[in-house]
Amino acid sequence: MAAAASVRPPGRPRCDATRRTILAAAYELLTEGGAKAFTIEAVAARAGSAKTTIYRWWPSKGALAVEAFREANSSAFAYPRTTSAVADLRAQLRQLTGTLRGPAGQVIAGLVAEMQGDEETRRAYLEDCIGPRRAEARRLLERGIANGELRPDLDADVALDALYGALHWRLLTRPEALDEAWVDRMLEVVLHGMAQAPTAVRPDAA
Amino acid sequence: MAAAASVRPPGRPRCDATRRTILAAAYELLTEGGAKAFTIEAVAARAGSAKTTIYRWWPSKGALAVEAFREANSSAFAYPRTTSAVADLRAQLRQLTGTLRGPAGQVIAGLVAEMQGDEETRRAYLEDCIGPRRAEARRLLERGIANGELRPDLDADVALDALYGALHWRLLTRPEALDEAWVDRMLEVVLHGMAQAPTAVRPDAA
Amino acid sequence: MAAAASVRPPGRPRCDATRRTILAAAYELLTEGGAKAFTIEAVAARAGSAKTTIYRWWPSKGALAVEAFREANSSAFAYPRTTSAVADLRAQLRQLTGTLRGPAGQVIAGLVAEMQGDEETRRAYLEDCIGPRRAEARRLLERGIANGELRPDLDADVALDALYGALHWRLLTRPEALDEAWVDRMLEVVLHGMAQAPTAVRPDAA
Amino acid sequence: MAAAASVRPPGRPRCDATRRTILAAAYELLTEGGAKAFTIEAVAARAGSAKTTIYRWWPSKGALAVEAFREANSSAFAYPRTTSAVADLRAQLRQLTGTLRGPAGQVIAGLVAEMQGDEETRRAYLEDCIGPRRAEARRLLERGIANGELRPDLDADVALDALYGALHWRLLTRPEALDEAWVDRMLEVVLHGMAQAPTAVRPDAA
DNA sequence: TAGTAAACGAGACGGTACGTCATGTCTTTAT
DNA sequence: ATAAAGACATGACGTACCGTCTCGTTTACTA
Repeated sequence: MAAAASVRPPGRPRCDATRRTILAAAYELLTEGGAKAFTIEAVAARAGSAKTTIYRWWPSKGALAVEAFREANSSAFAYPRTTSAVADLRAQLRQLTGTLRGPAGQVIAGLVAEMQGDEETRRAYLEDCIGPRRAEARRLLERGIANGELRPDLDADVALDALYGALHWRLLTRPEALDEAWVDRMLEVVLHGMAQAPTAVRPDAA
Repeated sequence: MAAAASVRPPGRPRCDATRRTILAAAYELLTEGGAKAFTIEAVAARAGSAKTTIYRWWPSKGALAVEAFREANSSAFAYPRTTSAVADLRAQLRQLTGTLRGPAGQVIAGLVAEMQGDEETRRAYLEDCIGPRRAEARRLLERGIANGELRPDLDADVALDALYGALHWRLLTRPEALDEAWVDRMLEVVLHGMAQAPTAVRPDAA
Repeated sequence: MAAAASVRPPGRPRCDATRRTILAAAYELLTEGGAKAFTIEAVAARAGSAKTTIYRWWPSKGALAVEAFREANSSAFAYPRTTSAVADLRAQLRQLTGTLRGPAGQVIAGLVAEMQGDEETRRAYLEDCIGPRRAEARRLLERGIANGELRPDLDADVALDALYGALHWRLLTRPEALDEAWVDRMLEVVLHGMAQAPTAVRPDAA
Repeated sequence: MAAAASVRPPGRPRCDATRRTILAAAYELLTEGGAKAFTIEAVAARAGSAKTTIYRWWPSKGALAVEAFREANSSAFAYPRTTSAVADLRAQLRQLTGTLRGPAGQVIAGLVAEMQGDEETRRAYLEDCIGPRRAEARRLLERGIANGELRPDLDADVALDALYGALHWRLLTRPEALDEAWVDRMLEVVLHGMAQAPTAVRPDAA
């Protein structure tokens, strides 16, 4: 029964310290110099490891970057949970904005750049970084629909594109103009819509 | 009187045919092989020109890419104009989606990637490609506000981020899932909002 | 005990086959096309190696040329040795003349040209090519002084400049006029001098 | 009769000031930075002229260098003339040595380098710079033969190679070791020979 | 005194080679 | 088997000059 777990391949086992050293070096380079400085050679040099070791464990530069990012930010995405889905959503967007304004923002921008033209990286980033958080946000929206805060016919997929797309697009094009006030305004528009409300109704809204 | 126009710098004038040949070669490579194939060497080889000629006129790879993109797509952005701002907006978004699904979409994704980490390219792309179209779209929104189709207190800047951000984010993350049906749904959400409408009112909407 | 010899630097050892291939390619180009054709790019292409490999091991074009020359001519300079220093000197000069008339002559001319303005090459050529042979020739002269064939007060350094300078100068300025007859005449002048012999002695000479 | 001289081609005549400016710039670069800095581009830039102007009048880099050298040193080679050919020869060699130790020495070394592999330069340098002075020196030797200072059977050509070859070879290989003391010793050897003086010995020699 | 032909500056252009950098694969020794 | 060290082929980078070209302007001399 415990057999499967105890089956160990022969030979020297993978050195986990090396793995972590490499990921740390990678993340440092990513935050310090952006995509420009993020080089396999530089990572190997800083980690004091051999290039071969990196190539053995990560299929591409992007995959390494993604894992380094995940490793460094694994604890950064615990979102609050209250009874109001809209309040939770606002809190989550504000927190994410804070993250994006810091060094992680640069890294994410670099990652998105890297994944254009490297399918491996795209897959890794979407599945491992975006995916889980998008799923969580989707559950949040569904909660809002269930408790009547959001429209029952809301297309959650599309709504997520609007919210997170706006955020990331701003990160990619004008990262300096990314602050909480903007997030609040953005959320307000996406929540209540651009269109003029049907007559005699809107006055109480806002 | 016409003196200012006739002032010509000394020396052999720039050969415009060469300029166009280079831009065309650049755009071909961009659409054919993506960012991977877009190399100064490759552009020079295909254009039958010298690398120096390219470096003489374009400060960076990105700047060349941006200008090549503009040159190739200069005529592609004439939007329809009716009496309805919302209808015009929908038409414009649909048309843009069509463009993004084609080869130009790949190019734009590559451009956005390139501009992360190359300030020159960022400036060129934002000012020369995004800027004008964003300004035009903003005028469209203002028209909608003026004629009562859109909320009088609409924050146009934020709304544009939501609409174009959603579109581009989808392009960058799941380009295959970019179609007109999606655009329509997205526009519907951003127009009317995610939130549940105030009671006794919404039933007739949607 | 044998530790010193067994100390091997870590990493993959230098590939000697590559080294020899590069030197051979370099020497071929040197003899075929002269200094004009001797290009790092061409050497790399012909050797089927990478430019970086060349730059890793040779500090300059000239250094590569010098080593290629040495490698190719290492066995060509075994001079005869009889009891007569003068006879040996004549033999040596004749043999050298023969070498200079062949492809090696072109190479040497190119080397001398290259070392003007490249200190590295100068050092390499003088120390590694000229030096040893000059030392050998100097010993020959000293033998001649010792056995009474040459003047006891002869300044060997100066004499070597006269003999080898004449030879090389002719190579550099009129390589086509470099033959054994000329060498014999030259040696005759330097051996017996230009000046009219002191009276009462010379009449019977010549 | 004067017709041939007065036949002037149509068009603007060659500007002599430009010619001299270019030659001066060329010589400056030659002395300042050696062959390395001697670039058509640099000459044009320093002279404030166009590259085309240079290419119009000089067939090659070497030809320009030779003419620049000649122009700058035209007045430097007036040799003294006494009744003693040997004394004149010594004076001439000493003066030449002084010249070679200065900036002109560098230039000559560069010229000799350049002429290897550029036939045009070789011809220009040999004919225009070396030739006349060699002819003059030959006349000097013939004077010495005529007045009994030098051996009647002296091969002047060979003697000149020995004297000037030694001088230039030293310039090319160890320019720092080029001084008047060395010249005197060298002349002594070539004048009186390396071989043991006759006394009852010469008969069997040769 | 206008026309014309070449000189001259400026600088664009297609090239070649440079020396450097990063990639990804490989060979070797040590653990 | 894993890891460090580093050699190696590849290919793009951005730069320096090359030699040729096309301009507009200048400077004589002819007609």
